[in-house]
Amino acid sequence: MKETITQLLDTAVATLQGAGELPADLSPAIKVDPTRDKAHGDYATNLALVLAKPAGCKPRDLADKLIAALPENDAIRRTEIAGPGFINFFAATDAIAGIVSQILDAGDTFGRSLIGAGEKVQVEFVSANPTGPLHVGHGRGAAIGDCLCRLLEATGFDVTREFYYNDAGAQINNLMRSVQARAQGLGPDDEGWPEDGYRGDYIADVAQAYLSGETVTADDREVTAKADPDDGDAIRAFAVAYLRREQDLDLKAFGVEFDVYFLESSLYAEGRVEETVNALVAGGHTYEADGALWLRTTDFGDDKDRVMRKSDGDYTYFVPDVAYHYNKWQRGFTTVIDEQGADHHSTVTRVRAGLQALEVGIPQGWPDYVLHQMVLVTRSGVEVKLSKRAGSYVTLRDLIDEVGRDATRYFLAARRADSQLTFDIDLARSQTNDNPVYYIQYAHARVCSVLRKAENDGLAFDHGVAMANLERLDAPQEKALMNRLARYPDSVERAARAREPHQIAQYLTELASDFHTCYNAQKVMVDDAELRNARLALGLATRQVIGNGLALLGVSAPEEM
RNA sequence: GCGCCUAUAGCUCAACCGGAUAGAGCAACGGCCUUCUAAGCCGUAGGUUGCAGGUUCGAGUCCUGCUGGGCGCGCCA
Repeated sequence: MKETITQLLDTAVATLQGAGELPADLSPAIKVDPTRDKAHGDYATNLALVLAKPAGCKPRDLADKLIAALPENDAIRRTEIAGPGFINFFAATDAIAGIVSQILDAGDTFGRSLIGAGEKVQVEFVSANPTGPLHVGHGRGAAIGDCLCRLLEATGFDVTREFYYNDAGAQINNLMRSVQARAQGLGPDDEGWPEDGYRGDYIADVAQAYLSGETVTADDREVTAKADPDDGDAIRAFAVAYLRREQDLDLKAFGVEFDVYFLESSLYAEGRVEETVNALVAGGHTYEADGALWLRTTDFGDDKDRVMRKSDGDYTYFVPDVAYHYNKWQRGFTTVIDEQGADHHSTVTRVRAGLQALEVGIPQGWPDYVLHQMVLVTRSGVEVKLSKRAGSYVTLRDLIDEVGRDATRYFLAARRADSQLTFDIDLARSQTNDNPVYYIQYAHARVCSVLRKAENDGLAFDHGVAMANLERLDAPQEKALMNRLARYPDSVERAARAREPHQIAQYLTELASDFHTCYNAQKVMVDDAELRNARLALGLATRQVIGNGLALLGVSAPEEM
């Protein structure tokens, strides 16, 4: 429908150009939008407003000429000029209803597109170090990152989900010492407890499992405990595997799985850190000062230069970061998206600067970032601190157990990443029935219920009858619903381009609202078989689109509630 | 002090590359179940889109300044 109108306008512009009414060298991007207000018809364009200046005439006069030049088309019932010069299009009912058969034909593929053209895209998200259970912030990253991946897959990209973590640095040594202390029977407040040790109870669980010789299997590794409390290397390997397994279980329970687990240690083992340092030095962007090696990141927009190699000889985290991203580039990912908490936003400039300093042809502004703002967790009106070291933070597991997977995912993915999020646990638990996700799921379950009833009444859906009578769907609520359904592919594309999964949640809420309105206004199971089948078709189409959309969010579409 | 993000209804949030009368949910008020699931619908009320300028046919959206909030500013990650 939208394409039809765009085409008609395109023809009209060409006609006016031929007649000398419009400059011939003009090739305007014709924008046709669904209207927000039914009084404005089904679609509208601002074309006359945009072209008024180059055409040298008043917008409304130009709109007149454009309409006069529009080719005849059965899909358009009538047009009108409104406001400053908008052209409103009122579509014929059967033209609107055509979307129903399109959806039923396309099924699960409705809304999918090929704009990604198979391009390799990597999305790195969560990337929590294996020093403790995942917290709510990781949950938000997991929800946004995974939904983003689903969106990119739906728009034709070849997506790799990647999880990067440090399995060998100072933090891991701290983890090892903490587990060792627990294995020796020490508590966080006892003498001999390591400074800045991880105080959480889970450390005791790790120690216990280690001492009992347990074997743990994470997605990317399997380790059997040596049970020797003096073997630091064995403890370290076991603790990492144990916590990785715990994170994997939480992520699975959240509906998130990764294709690649990338270890920071591998960058050292494979000489990639050395290689990166050498390349940076060779590039001439480094210098030595105060016994350290610096990178002149200020050449690339950073506000101060950064130390690469400390005076003690160790590299700062920033070097493996650059090496890692260089490796992503070498693996052929033309588009890389890093989803991470905004508290790490300073790495953005730094990593990009490091990549530019390599001078290996990586574009400026590569990679892309999606940064989510902090999640504030409250319980009983009191903020719960997110510090791992304090050991008292709300885990993703807590939320899944208390709130449920669907609601947690929806809650964390339904808002713009840019906005801060207060996750009130009491509210999330007590308001379970008020959560918008149930509003959407309920619409899905309601359609299913009607279809079941049709089946039970021996009045099963007849596709042929339905398709022959789609023009019977002419109630205003039905038209609104169909127009909404028609917008779904655009919504998916727009959300994918903007990297904003929350737009899908928004769309689904509006779609569910249109459906509920329709459901209350028009009874489906009427005696008139032609009308009934047409309405059943509309129900099927609605169910399909809600299901497709919820799948993008990783939220289930229940058949009954 | 500098950098990034942010400010929209009482609360939580939307608003499609700048479009027409800024929309939902919760909370409030009034209606709707002998009819397909009332986890729903319909209606009422609720706004100087933080403030002040600017850009233009048109600004919540873009630009500048200011104010409030979050995050970051280490030879930590």
